[in-house]
Amino acid sequence: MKPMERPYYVTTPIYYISGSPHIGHAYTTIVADVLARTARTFRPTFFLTGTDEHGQKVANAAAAAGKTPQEWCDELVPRWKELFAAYHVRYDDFIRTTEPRHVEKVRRVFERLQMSGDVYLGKYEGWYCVNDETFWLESKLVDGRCPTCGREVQWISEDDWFFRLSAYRDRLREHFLAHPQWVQPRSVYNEMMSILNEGLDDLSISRTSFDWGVPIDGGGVIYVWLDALLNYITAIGWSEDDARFKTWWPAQTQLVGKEIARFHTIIWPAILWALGESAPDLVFAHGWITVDGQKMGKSVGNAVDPFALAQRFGADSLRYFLLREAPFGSDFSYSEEKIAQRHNSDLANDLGNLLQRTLSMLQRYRDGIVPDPAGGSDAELARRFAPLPMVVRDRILDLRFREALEGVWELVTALNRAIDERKPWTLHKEGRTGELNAVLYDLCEGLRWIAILLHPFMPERMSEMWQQLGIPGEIDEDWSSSLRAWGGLLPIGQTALAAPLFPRVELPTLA
RNA sequence: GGCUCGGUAGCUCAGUGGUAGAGCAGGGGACUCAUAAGCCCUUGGUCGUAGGUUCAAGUCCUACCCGAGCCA
Repeated sequence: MKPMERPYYVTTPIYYISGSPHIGHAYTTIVADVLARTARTFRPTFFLTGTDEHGQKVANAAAAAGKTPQEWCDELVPRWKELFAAYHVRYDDFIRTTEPRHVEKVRRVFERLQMSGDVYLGKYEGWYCVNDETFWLESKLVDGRCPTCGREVQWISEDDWFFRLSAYRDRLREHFLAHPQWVQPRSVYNEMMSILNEGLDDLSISRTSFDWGVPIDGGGVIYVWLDALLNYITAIGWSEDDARFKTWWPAQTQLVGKEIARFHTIIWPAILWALGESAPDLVFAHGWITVDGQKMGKSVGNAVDPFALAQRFGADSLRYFLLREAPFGSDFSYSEEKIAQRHNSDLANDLGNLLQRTLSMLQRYRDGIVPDPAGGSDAELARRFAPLPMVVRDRILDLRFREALEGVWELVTALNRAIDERKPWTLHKEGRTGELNAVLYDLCEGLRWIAILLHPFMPERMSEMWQQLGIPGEIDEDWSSSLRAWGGLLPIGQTALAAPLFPRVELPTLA
């Protein structure tokens, strides 16, 4: 098992609310939720998400809708919270960059950077993409447009504050070399390293052409990216509650999409160092959900409504799909057909049907009561899966979700096989009560393990399974007690046949 | 233009120089507790292309092709 010396702090990027959320936004948050739920099984855990609400793009969107930026944000934030609720995400805090607790600390950061000499006043001239809130060199533009989103860029010429990013280049390089695992996956690490090798320029961190942002004394607002990055420390009491801050920082895991890796692995640690704080242990840049090879996004017009999707397949089914389909980190292509296939083969056929056939036999042969194995439990099963909880936990915290799930599925398969090999219907017919009880007990015990192990992935469905197994209370999330040994399930639980856990869905017809 | 990552069975992917793998899909079989699910068996790959190093290359080197991405 991983050392558990420190509490676990995991973050998602805060989401830029220029429009409604899509499934891509849910993805990162679900991943963080699985990490947090797993970490909570053995140590104090804090899971932060939130919304990034400043910047010209938000101001423009609000203006276009005839609202003030604050009104616009206040109306949209509930959509994000509804999204996360719909996908059973249990965060510990949701920070909004417009909240006073954030704004006041961002101002404090700026003051400290001024005092330390890490910022200076200079003139910024260059191209700026409002959509991406990013500065571009003319040489990078494509036909005079933003190379990332293809929109028009605007020429900016103003007196801005600059952060001495260039001064941190050597320290960044040393940090990267000393901690080759701190940025993952490897491909992103390499790219960031090559940026560092090319050299860094100072970063403009203020804007004067609009006022929707954290104000700077003397005029202007703070660049939205600096504002946004700081949420990770403002939410946990930086400069305000030192004990609390030190409990959680540095974060073990900061999840980001690969498009914002540079902000999180170059600018972010430099800012932290300028403030005298440590860089996070790990920044993991995950891949994108693609449709027909294109990144899913609102601007591309291929975004999928996450609420409709949860309705159709079930939120937990989607959670499972997102974490099982591709190795975490790489892009993966989305299609309803793939979701349906995963759902049917893994969840409905393998797992759901295993539960159903178990409960059915229990009902038929034992009036639904979990029998006492009376020492006849399968020792080989117990021996083989004893290490499973630690294996699953390690793989999850290593962000190898797919491998973690494959590990659990070995147990699912073993139980299905056990039914076919030990043939409870024959045992019943021949009156071999002891053997029958032992098999039925093992099945229930195995299912209990599965419910606990899969709970971080599918919290709602596994709670339902827990109830169907007739186990009182909520799922025991302390794995060290609940999964200490095979045989933890108390006999006499009253089970009941219920609706299938994962009803099969129709495959979309292929054109 | 420079750089990074990927190109392995129909699909999604594992594969640390030493006889090509898994899951799903497809085909066959025995069973019946079950969501016609599960279980057993099985078809299927000149490992992007061309060279090279090596006793031995999916694995190392070079070039190229295709895809995705990065370059304040």
